Amino acid sequence: MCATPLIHNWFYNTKKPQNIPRQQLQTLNLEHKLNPKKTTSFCIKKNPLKHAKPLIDSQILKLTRTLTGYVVDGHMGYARNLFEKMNHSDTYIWNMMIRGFCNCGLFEEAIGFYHRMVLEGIETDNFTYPFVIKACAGLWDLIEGGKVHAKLFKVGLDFDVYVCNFLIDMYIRLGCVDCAERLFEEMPVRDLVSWNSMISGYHAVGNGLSSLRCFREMLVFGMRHDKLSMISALGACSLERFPQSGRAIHGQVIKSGFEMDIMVQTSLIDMYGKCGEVDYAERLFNGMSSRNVEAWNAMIGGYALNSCFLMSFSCLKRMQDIDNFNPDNITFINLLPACAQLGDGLKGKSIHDYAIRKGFLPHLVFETALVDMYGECGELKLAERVFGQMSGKNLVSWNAMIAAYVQNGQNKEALELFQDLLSESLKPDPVTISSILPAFAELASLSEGMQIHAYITKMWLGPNSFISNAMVYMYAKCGDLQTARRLFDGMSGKDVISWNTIIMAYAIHGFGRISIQLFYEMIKKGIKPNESTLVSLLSSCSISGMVDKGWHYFNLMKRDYGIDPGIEHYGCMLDLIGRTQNLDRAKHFIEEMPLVPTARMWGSLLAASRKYNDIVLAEHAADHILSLQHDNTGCYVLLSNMYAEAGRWEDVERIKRVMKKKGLVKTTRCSTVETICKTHRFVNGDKSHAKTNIIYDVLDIILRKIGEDTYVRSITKFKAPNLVRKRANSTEQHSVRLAISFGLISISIEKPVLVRKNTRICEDCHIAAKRISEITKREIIVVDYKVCHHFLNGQCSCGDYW
DNA sequence: ATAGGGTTAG
Repeated sequence: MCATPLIHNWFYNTKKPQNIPRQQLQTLNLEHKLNPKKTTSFCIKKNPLKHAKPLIDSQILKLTRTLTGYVVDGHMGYARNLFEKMNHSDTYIWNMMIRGFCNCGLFEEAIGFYHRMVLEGIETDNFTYPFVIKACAGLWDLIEGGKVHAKLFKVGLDFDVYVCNFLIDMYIRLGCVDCAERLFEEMPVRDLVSWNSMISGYHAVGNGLSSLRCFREMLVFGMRHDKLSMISALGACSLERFPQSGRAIHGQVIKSGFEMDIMVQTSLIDMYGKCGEVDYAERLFNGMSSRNVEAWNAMIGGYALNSCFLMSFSCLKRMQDIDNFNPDNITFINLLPACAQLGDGLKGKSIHDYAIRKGFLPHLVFETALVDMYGECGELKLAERVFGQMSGKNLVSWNAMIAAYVQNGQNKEALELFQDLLSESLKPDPVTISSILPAFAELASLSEGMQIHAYITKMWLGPNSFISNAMVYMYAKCGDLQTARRLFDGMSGKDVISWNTIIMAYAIHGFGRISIQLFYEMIKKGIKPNESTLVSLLSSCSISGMVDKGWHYFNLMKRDYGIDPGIEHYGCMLDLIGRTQNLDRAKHFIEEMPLVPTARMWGSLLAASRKYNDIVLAEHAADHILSLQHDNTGCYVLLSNMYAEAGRWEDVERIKRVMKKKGLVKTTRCSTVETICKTHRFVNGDKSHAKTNIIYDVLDIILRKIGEDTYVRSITKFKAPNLVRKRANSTEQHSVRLAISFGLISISIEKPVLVRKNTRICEDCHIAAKRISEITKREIIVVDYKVCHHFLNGQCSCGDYW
């Protein structure tokens, strides 16, 4: 009599009778777990307690019923009062209390009651642990959860199917998928819920492949799919973008008669939407006899994801008009990316305002989506504000803010935020890394780049093409083309972006021929060039001064590669025309091109005007830039320098006033140089370095050797005589020269002197650097923010145009 | 008299 109920708990405790053949347990090698000895010992220990209980009289029964009522209604205050008045020896009322606390989210109380229960020697049973485990999951307390799990072995509930299913749920919620997996595999008996928990668990942690494997495997174990298995598996198909598997499950849905189930229909719409088959999703959606908010949300999300942004908004309107449904936070979370893609910050802002009015905020996912949207719409201040006000942030929120900074060119802020992230308890993931690497590429010194590389290697992320590509670019931008190439050559899965990156890497270093070579190599490997490939290629032609080749590829890109020239390609061509000194042609090109020129293109014209000292054209270009970007500091500075060189001091003062009024601050020019494990930073005229005296001595010797005076006269022919002296003085102590001087005496002779500059190198310093490379027989690499100058034997790889 | 599995963000 005693053994039966225990074995029932231990082994057969499921809703439906189990029909797992013993043979299958053997194949799982779990035979030993069914050792009957254990059952007996458990019986003997537990049985006397059962008989020791006092009889339940009608009084107690009534109170217990009242207590249950309180718990069900969530009145835990009343329940607790009543509980304290009652006799506490009954497991049932303890279970009731723990359940009640759990359901109200009072997990600490639930755990507290469990501890008290154990302390008072009350017997725990198979109903106690599910709630306790749920409370551990709710508290994110893996340590307590582990203790409870260990306790289960002691009380002989370690194979209880219900309890185990709760454990699986807990381990997955706490991110310990391995524990869930191990537990699942060691369960002698699994029911439908066990399988479904694993399928949905894998889905929840983003492992669609394992989810689908589990979905297939359960059939092998004689377990049939129910609608929840199918819903989770459809989610896995969405995750992995597997339309074929999704369609197969759709067929199964129809065969098993679930196609009218609204939850299944919603999952199908979601799956087709995510797999890029929005037409299927739409057809299913239109065929639904009734729809709930989730279904509308899935459809809205499907439209947004498939670039049908306007459809997603009209779907929102239909949802309100036809079904009279109010959008919920998920509706808007789905719509925000549509605003972002449309670049419609106003629409995004109105959603934000509405969410505040309706009390949707604070909401972690919503706020993260807002940060993302504002970032993509160029509303960086608003993104910052939302992020700053978020009370709880997760890694995704941090990633969104970092990406927002990087997308809007605020690399310094991105790097600072990344540092903050590292000092929090959060660990960066592949998304963080691929977002932050471009900021390293723009700002980091090579040794800093190497540090982040080492850090990423230590993270053991496995092969990730996003990260590898970003790393190749980073090395190239930090001046180390060899390492960039080595990483590229070592990549196993080179995609089109990898090729674009390496072509661009050689482009910015001025090795146009190699870029073109790589372009043909890529085509030979069967990789189809895209828009960005042509941008890399045309940039390379422009930077290396291969004018004819540039026109050749520009004219043939449509015919040979099926790519329409976009704004970026026109930009490359404008650069290319600019360097031929034909400013009229450049002006005509920008005026006659079929696309609306961007501020960057006018910037390219401005740079050309500066190079060839055409102040009228420069003013024309600057007008256009400032009408598009009224806060473009670089534009003001460049114009002001041109006025200064022409001796137009009133105009210089005028610009200074405008900049002050707008609160624009000129970037402090600085150069950094790498020694073995240190980055040395210099500003113009810097005297703060520990070796300042030696640096200036070296600089003196070098300048005397290269005959500085000769060329200063040659390039300052338009200037007033008193200015010649002033300017000559100031360029002599430009940060680049200080960095080069220090590099020459601190870097071993066989290595190049690698200098990174945060602005473009000036004409004087460029000439000086060429001469220095000649007289010292050293290779000097100066990376400015656009190209890398390789100075060797008196020549520069940029061909003197930058 | 007490228990579990679905849709949302990069």
